[in-house]
Amino acid sequence: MKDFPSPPPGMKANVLHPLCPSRQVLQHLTSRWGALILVALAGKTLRFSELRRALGDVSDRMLAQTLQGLEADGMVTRVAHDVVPPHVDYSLTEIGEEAAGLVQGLAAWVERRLPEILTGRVEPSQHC
Amino acid sequence: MKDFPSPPPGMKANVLHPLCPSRQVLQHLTSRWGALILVALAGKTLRFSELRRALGDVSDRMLAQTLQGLEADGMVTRVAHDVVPPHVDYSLTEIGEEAAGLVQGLAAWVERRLPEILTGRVEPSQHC
DNA sequence: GGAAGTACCTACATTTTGGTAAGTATCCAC
DNA sequence: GTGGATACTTACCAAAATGTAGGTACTTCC
Repeated sequence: MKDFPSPPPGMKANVLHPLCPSRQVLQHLTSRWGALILVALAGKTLRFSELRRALGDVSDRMLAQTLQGLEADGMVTRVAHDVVPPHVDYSLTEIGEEAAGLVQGLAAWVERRLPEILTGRVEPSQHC
Repeated sequence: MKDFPSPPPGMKANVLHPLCPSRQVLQHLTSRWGALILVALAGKTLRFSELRRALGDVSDRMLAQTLQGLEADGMVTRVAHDVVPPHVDYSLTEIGEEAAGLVQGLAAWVERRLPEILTGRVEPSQHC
């Protein structure tokens, strides 16, 4: 889950191939909560519970898990202040901010095109 | 699977929220085979079996299913020539080509940053 | 006649992903 | 001393995504 299985040696470097490490990073960035966390954290620092409130309906489990994944990918920085009650700050790294921008860009494009997509279906599966 | 559950009325239009239709489109575009199909089809027309060979290890089932999803989203056009043996051509629509470009862009960015991401982990979960 | 190619579909099994509920340790307010 | 807040973890489950194996209907090639 956190280690990247190296692709078979003979394989051509196809970024999108399921076995390619970059593919897994992509999955993390576009996963259900990964994307949300990225944009929630863009330009800000939030602590665990703030993030949970910002996202609305995440479970503790998924929030922690997704944050760990993004941290392992070098997208978020975790800083734990050793006090009680615990206080942990999450923020984006430089590449995390970049990733957030890209994900947000893709999402914005989808949103813009949504009318066409939903009504879309210009040619519904025709015979010649 | 093919219909978009409308988000609850009071919900703020968060593009990335799991319940938002745009989110589902995003999922289709970044799904395991969806992304691969988009780039394989970029600028080309391929038939079912050509696509399968191009992707290498897709199952018939997933290929057919993913293609149908993308067709429903207005990303790919399916043209069946009514001959025997069957011959079906798949190609991208205009927004399909756009989507392919964006997905490819994101993938390329991940690939460029991969060295940093993999070795990355600049600050591994520190205490203050 | 038998095998292979075409573009699928269906039922079933497995894998992955996500959710729920509970527990942990410590402190503060009541 | 009970309850809440904090940031998690673990065990267990449900749902979704994906894979496997087989079938279909028709043709051409050997």
